[in-house]
Amino acid sequence: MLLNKVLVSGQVSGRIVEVEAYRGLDDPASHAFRGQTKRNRTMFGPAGHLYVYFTYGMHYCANVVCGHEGEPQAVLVRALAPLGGLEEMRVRRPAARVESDLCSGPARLCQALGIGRSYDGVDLLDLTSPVQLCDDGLSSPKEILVGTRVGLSQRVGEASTWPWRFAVPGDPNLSRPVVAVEGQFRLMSTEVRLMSTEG
DNA sequence: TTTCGGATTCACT
DNA sequence: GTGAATCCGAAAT
Repeated sequence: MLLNKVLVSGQVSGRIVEVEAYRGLDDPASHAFRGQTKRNRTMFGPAGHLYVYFTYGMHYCANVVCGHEGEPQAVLVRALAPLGGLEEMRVRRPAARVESDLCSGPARLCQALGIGRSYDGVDLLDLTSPVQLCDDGLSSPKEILVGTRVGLSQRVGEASTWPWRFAVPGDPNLSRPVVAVEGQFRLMSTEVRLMSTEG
């Protein structure tokens, strides 16, 4: 469970409030779907490392590798709640007008944290790494929002309806509203897996 | 070697 | 709500 964990880069830090899962070889929306390439090789490595990729000719996005070696599973970090180093974030993201603009998007949070291509493959659990994943004691949310993943092209077919987007309910830093899956549930209790269709 | 399209953001209407 | 910016990786030629 990555929600409520803290991502730290130098003096800058933020709490993870929104993620998406990408499963790998059997997930057509995953970069790893067509096998290992030079670009996605980090996903095939050990868990706990950072997979950074470049997209749309101008943006970086950061994933946490989750599967064992050879199993290309990763979780895209889509939004953070800014915790520390707010000033540095604003310097890096002059377009941000309010605090919730700083990290509310996969490419935005990379900007705010200064994450670029050179960060691809770093060990998030190594205290000497430029980016680290920390647990500050706050437990995982009791309930989480569940919805479909964002920005997938039509070509991935059914995978665009898989409810693999997870977020902290009500957090002001979410990158966009969570869209419920037709016939499925939007709010899920992490305790009993009881669900609600509210909202 | 060329072509295609993207796990997006921002400025503008 | 709409469209532009912008360039790299992968597949096709």
